[in-house]
Amino acid sequence: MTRRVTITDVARAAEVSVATVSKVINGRYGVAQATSTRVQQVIEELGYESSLVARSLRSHRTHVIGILVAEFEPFSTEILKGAAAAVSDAGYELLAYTGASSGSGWERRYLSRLSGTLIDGAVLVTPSVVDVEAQIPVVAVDPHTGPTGFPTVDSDNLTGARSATEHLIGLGHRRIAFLAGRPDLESSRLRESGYREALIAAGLPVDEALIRVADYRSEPARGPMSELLALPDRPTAVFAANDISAIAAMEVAQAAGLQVPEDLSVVGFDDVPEAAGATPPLTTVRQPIQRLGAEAVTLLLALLRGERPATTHVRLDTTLVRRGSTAAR
Amino acid sequence: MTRRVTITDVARAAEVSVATVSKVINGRYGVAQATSTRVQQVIEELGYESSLVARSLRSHRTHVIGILVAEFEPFSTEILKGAAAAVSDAGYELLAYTGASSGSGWERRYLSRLSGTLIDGAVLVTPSVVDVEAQIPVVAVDPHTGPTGFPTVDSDNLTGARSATEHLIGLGHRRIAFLAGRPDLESSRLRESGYREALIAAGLPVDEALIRVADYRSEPARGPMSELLALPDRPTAVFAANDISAIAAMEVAQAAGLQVPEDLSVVGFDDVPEAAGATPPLTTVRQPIQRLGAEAVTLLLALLRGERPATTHVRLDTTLVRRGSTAAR
DNA sequence: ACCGTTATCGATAACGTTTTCGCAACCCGG
DNA sequence: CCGGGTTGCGAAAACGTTATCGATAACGGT
Repeated sequence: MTRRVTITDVARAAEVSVATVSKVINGRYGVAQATSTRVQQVIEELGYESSLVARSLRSHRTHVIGILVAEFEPFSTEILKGAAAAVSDAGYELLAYTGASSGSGWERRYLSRLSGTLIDGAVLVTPSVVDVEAQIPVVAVDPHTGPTGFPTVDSDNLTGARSATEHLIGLGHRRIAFLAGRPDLESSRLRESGYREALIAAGLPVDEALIRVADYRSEPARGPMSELLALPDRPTAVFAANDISAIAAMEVAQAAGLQVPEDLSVVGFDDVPEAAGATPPLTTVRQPIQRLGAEAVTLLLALLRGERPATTHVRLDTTLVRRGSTAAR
Repeated sequence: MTRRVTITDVARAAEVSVATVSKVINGRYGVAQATSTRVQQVIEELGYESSLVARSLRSHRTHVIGILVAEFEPFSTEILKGAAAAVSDAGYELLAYTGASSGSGWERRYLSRLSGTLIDGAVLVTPSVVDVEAQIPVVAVDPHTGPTGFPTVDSDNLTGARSATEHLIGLGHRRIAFLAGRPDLESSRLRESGYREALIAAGLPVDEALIRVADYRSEPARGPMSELLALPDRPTAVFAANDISAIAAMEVAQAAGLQVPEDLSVVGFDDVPEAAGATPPLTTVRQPIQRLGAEAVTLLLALLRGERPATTHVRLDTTLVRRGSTAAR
């Protein structure tokens, strides 16, 4: 645990000023060839690496882009993979950040904490309405954009949800429950709309008792799911607003002695890697999550280059992938 | 894109000095109740959030722990999930960092870049030999620790690999290929040893022609796999040193018109979420990756609290999970 | 009325960088 | 030799915080 070696140490050892060392590091004009190589050598010897923190405090450019997430779960980590792939050859580095206790409004908090700077631009992955003003370019993935509006990347939640519901209807199901995300999340609302639209289009009644909030998370989904199963006229199928709650739903059903899909069909949304591995493998609406992340950084990089990108809103298509968790009634 | 609001703005607006504002923010002793609430209020109004960068430059404590990875791929993102879970109620935030072009030696580079500070401690996820000295507490997951030695967390690669190979042998396979990781990675070496040991224990010859380097990655695995299939006496089973190359191996085999597992059995290592979703679902050695991440931060948190933890090396057990990619000869 | 505490606050020096700008020293043509 | 343009370098001011420490005010006891 020796002291960190700073630019001052290098300067001293090379018998030049810190200013000169800085110039060498950043390849600036105005330092003699000889001096430069000498400094380089000292840097090498001392194993010096400039402090990201100090550097960014001063210069406000870091060549790091930040991905701000509420939480590391399957969805956001998929985004990360996509983002990483897209950023790889652009000369930027990637920093993913999440706070411990991320109550609402974390978007603004994180952005202000990091954009002082530390990051030159940010990808905000949030399913909620975001209306914050930032000092750096920001691209949001998934959100409903508020009035101020960043560029956004999302997928077609409405049609995706419709197709999931139609799939269930096509299988002969009539009582189809919906496990919603939180009502303040735009994606959740859209998925619910898709669900309702499909029901109505098929001339089926929408029974409000079959619609429950599951919050997109595993634990909070269990209660509502149990209630659904306890209903006198219980549903024969459930469409969950995301894979995590769909998987939880299957677990609850199985724990209650039901067979999936024989006694109950389940379909999810997202197609996270976990979905295919669930038992039974989950039928779900695939959104190309990694591409979501990739498109977001592509957009962001364009912004960082100072371009005004042609399109400020990328929407990706979803596809239904049929696996083992759904069956005809 | 308005200017960032700094502590000075708050001070001005509240008609106090920046010092006082700082004290209020950090809840330090020595500021009157009245002043404190007034400052709080201004902070609220202005939407001020202190800059992580400036704060850490000065105070050298940030309550952020960093996870440094070479790349965001399925394995490291699983670690992330586990780490996130473990850190959640400790009052720390999490920052995952990866550089773009991470040649060898990235461990030292990243550590010095970030530990200036920005992070109070780091989890290094690297499968390679690491021998760097750090200014902050560091826990390594997976590595072979060099002489200086941090605390480490890993899983029992040797026995895991043995059991995978024994599984194949038990199925009647005799010509079993091994798709290795890079030879400089300790985990890869251990897995290879396990493979050899199992073969020898069963009285089977080890044919060096059946051992190829696949580098733990998808693309680099394809070539060696093709070569294996082109062998005059081609193997009837392959044990890949990780899931990613195992999945790539299945794809190559299928593209070559082979059926898995009928014509070729494949077993992987890791059990990333993608493994269960592959076609066919991959038989693999599960290491509890999320727990690896969780144990690492637990250890790190203890270190940060100044404790000398009892055990400096945590080793987790692996288990073979049988799925569809292996069958009797 | 005086002194010693205690409470409250603010100037100011760091932290490790980058950047601006001025100052030398040098070069070259006249 | 002399003036004007380069070139190479360093001093010093930022960046937004926190920590130290001294100053001031208020107060209680005698």
